[in-house]
Amino acid sequence: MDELDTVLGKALAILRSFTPNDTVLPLAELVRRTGLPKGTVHRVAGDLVGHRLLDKTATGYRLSGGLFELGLRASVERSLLEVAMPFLQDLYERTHETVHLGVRDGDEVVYVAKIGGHRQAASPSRTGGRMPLHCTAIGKVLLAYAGPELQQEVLAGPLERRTPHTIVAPGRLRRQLDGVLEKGVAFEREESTAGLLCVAAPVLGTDDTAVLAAISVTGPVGRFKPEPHVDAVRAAATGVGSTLAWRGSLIRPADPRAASVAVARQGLAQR
Amino acid sequence: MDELDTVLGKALAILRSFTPNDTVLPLAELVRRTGLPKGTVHRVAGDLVGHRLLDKTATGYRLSGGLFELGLRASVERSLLEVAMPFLQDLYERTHETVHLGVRDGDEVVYVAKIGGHRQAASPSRTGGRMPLHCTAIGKVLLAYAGPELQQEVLAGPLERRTPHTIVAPGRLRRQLDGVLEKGVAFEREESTAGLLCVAAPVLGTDDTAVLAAISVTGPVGRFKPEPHVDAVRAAATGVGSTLAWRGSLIRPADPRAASVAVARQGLAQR
DNA sequence: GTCCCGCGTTCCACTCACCGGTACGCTGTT
DNA sequence: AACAGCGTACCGGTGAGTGGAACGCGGGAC
Repeated sequence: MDELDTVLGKALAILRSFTPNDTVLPLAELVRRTGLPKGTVHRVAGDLVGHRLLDKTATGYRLSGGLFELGLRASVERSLLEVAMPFLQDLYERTHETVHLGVRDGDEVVYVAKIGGHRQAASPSRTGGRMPLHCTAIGKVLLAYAGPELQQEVLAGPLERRTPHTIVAPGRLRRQLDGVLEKGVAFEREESTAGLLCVAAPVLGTDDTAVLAAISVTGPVGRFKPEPHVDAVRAAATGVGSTLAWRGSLIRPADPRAASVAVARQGLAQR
Repeated sequence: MDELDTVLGKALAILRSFTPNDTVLPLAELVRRTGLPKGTVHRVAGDLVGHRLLDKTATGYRLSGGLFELGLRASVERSLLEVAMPFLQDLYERTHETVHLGVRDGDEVVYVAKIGGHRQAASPSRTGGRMPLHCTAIGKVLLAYAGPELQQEVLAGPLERRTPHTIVAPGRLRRQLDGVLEKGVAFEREESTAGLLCVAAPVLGTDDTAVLAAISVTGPVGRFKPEPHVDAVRAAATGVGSTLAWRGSLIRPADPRAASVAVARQGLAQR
């Protein structure tokens, strides 16, 4: 649980009450989710409206455009996004299937971008949304390259079954991860969502072996075969990686535990 | 200035110290920009790190991925983005020039999406960034459809000169705005940035005449002519508009008392 | 019609979270 | 060596923030 005995903690508890599926939440619902007293929520939410983080509608509160704007200033995902966009674009144009860009946060994938046309397969992923590592192509790439300690943690923890095809046997997952490192791509066959196939490749930094992100192409069973797109996905991913390196902007994904270290040299470059 | 005598105000002052161009800001810089005492900034920034809104690096603080994620939950721009993306995609594929999606906030444009390939013209716009209304194609569309009272406000206020071609004469701008309403498109010829041309069309709600957003195509003088793309831009914009309307009326509540969905649409209109 | 429940709002006296001046240690520069 | 600017740590006073209680309202049950 978060610290609810500080103003900031309460404010964030309220903001984080909104899941990606919520649009408008009434005051009472916020009270329920946060566990805070009614009066408090009323006041703090009012303050948040004043600060342009919430909008007040006839039926409740919703996260406002001010928050959207602020979020897009986050330097890491922003620069990643800006550099990657042309490559994602190319990839989409070559495949005409849904293209994802994702980074790792803890033991989940966070989707930084999702682009697709009118015919895109119905996938549960959303920009800014999350998925487990073990059952998505992007997740498996990020996990494979993340290093052994995280792998062990994930392999040890229970592997949630999402579909009949989800890999829940640690041994089998481990073998797949080895294969991913070897080939530089990961596949997913209806492991997170029935009817969806996926290929993903890692965006690697040059100086170290850390994965910065991963790129994938997703399509529906039937018309879509992952294998033919391996080269395209890999090309896009390495393209992003080398462009990032070339720009000199060293990106370090936010990691709750091992945060804060590596970014040292970048500071002066921007100025 | 914001209210700096409340915790929340201070926290937001710190977060908003980051402009779209900043990546990492040292503590001292935050102190300078916010005008808050050093000790206070240190403490509040520390709290923000604890709440995953800031990352602490070797050289200072930066906005974290948690904030990015939170911002993408903002319902209005999120649903706009999701609905619009396929249309923007089409538009890009037809033109192979930079495509923008923008909404109005006060007297400025906020860019919700920007997609482009490797050849994109160097434009100052960024996703989540802002621009004045009077000197961009998107801005002129939004202003033209925004209603007379806002127009007067903008026409009265000083029209900042950005380039030699910026329209700073209120009369001339007003005439252009009338033309925009008449034709349903706006042009920009090096008015915000030297060397850039632009066409934009409005995304209109069906039930009322409110503008929800605007879409544009941008290219460099020389290879790019705005006129041939008028139809494509207009088609994309109306496509987004009617999809929004259609979705708004068709989405049915998943749970019994979810009146919230009905309001999502109204919410969009409100902006 | 009446009752009643749940919602959003307002009020107010207590108190603890927040405040910010002060001081310290460090690192480069003059 | 003296200095200037930075990040960090401490700590007593106090007012911003607290949350329980009470109110008005609308709508569903009966």
